[in-house]
Amino acid sequence: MDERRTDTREAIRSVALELFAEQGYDKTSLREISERLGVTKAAVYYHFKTKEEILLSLIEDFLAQVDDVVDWAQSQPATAAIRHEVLRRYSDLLGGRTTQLARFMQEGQAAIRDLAAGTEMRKRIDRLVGILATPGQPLPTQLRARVALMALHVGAFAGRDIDATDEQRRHAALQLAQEIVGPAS
Amino acid sequence: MDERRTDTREAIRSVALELFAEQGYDKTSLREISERLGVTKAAVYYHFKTKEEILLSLIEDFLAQVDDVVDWAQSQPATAAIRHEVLRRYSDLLGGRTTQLARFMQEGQAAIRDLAAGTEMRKRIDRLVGILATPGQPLPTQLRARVALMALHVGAFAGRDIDATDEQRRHAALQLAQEIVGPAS
Amino acid sequence: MDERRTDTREAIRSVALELFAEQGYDKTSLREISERLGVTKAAVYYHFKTKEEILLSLIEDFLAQVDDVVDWAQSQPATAAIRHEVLRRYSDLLGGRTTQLARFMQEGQAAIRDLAAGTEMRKRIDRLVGILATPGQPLPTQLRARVALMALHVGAFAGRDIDATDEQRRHAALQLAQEIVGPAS
Amino acid sequence: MDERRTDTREAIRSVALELFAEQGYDKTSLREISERLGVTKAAVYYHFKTKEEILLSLIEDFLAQVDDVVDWAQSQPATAAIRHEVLRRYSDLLGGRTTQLARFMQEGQAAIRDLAAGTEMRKRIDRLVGILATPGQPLPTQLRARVALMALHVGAFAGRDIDATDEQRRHAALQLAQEIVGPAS
DNA sequence: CATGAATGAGCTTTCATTCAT
DNA sequence: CATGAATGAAAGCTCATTCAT
Repeated sequence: MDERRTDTREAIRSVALELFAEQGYDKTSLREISERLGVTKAAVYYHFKTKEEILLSLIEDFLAQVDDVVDWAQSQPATAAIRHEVLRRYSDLLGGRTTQLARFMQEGQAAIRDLAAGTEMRKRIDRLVGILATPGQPLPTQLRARVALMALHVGAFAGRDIDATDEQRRHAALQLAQEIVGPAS
Repeated sequence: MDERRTDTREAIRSVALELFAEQGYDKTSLREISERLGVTKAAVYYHFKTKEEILLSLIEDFLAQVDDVVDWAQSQPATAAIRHEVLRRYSDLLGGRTTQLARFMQEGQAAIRDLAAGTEMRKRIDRLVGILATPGQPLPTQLRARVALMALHVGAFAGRDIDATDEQRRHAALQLAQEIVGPAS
Repeated sequence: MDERRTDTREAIRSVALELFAEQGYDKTSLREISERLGVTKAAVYYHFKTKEEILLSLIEDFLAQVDDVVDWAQSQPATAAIRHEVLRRYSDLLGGRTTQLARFMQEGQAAIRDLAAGTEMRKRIDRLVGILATPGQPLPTQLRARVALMALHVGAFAGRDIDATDEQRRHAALQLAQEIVGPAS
Repeated sequence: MDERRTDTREAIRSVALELFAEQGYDKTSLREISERLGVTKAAVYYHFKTKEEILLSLIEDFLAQVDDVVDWAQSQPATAAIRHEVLRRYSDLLGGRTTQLARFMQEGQAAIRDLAAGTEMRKRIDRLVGILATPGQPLPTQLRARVALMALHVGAFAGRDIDATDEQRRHAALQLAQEIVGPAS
């Protein structure tokens, strides 16, 4: 019943995610976060040592899920079917809880670039790319891996002007991404 | 003879582009721009009314070229071959003078979103998308249009970790983009 | 048997002294003190009402010892020999447990000036000076009293760059201080 | 007539010196400095890049004068008479424009220790000490050099409770300092 | 054309302190 | 005895922008 304990910390994360997604990391000030929460800035600093730590704490959730996908893939044979399944799982990720997060990571890369969070994110995406196309493979294959992921991103949050539900868009994007990395046969 | 007139203005644009591309629009201050130029901030303000105006002036170059591509396309029949040619022309654009600009527009979308420059940019990209897939067409086609453009972007500046020249990457990206929007036949 | 009572209080005093000596009173935060102790800030506040009270509690030790020296001196005739003995006793003080404390009082006078602790300290030093030179005596004598004390301070903690042991330095300083206040004869 | 040019910069230095001397470097905020000046904080930052730079700019004046004394001494034979003259010149310095500065450097050593300004200051004082006692000389001589300088400091600003004019105090302190380093003969 | 000087608003962060539990 | 949570005030600093000269 007494769930107050972690209430504020979670509330901060929640509000921060909302604002980061809305306006970007840079443009979101701690004043904004704390005001929308009805607490003081100092209260936020009680729960997180720095602004970046909020971001990190947010990102880690998503990154852990990406790691899961990659880890699973590495325990499987490197077949086309597995690659398709990787895309499907990553697509699911983008549609889940972390949608907003993923979006603002995509859109606000510049703002995050130098932060630890940015480095970490790039590392994980690289791992993911590495599953779809190992470093030794030819240029077109490399490119296809990256573009396939981009396709999923477009489906998840860059194509909202298209007249379709989120579901439909994500599904269509998955199809396309799978086609891009090559036939499953 | 008197080419002094635009000298400083051009220098500002040049330095600003460099810095915007390097660090993003937000993170580049007027102090930085003017210092790297050896001028005072006030001097910059003599040439541009606001910081955003510098960005706008930079973007307009690129946008005009995009408009040219779209205008040309609209004067042609809406065939697959034309769509391929549109992609080729846009790819050329990305490889030209405006590469840096295009990159930072891609990476720093969040920073620009609310600015007039951001609105303008989105409008033009929408026009371009409209050439590759008219609004009435089915979801997959819509998606393919957007992803094809993304592929070109990836080829131009997001795939620099791939072991290949810029030229090769852009060429491969064009091939892929054309494949994505559908066969030329 | 139950010595727990003062355990924490003593630990706080000990850590605080260490940090005050290292970084000065101002630059030492309660967070630092409590963290190095593995306790919460609130725990510190249970034992001391304010930060200054920690300082005061620390200083009182030293000040009491100074008082002892002065009290003893006042019960003796005002001879040169007594003055030399006073210097010897004060020198011993500086070499004892309270060295660190004395040092940071010397170096951080500005930080403490307005605090009650600062006032108190100045009062005691004034008493000490009063033993070495009564207010009525001529300027040079007054000065000698103050400089003699300074000499002891230099010997105790300001001359650590000299190649000698603490012992040797303090001994030499005592000799010099005694010479400064005048011959024992 | 138009002396406005450097007016503000000088005013900042002047007010800062006053406040630093009064309350110490740490306890003086930029808000205080700017408010007492009737300008905004940002105006101060226009003239000095950081708070420390104000301090540095203040200290350099004094340090340059100390250097002059040392440089002169090094061009002379290392006699007792020269050492006495060095003390006299340094005493004059302490009585001049820079009195306040010297005082707060003495009192606030802790606050400055880690700053570049602190390092610089210690370097110069060390040079001065080196004139009065070369590193190879025995412990008592080393000590006498340091204590002699301290005596001058006491005369300049730590003995204001003595009933005498600044002049008289400084003069008496010089006599004492010269006696401490040894006879001129 | 350009500068020197200044402003107002905002930022992230730290601190001593309080209090219910 | 001690903690977790929070606060109010302040700090140093940066930025886009303005304007008289």
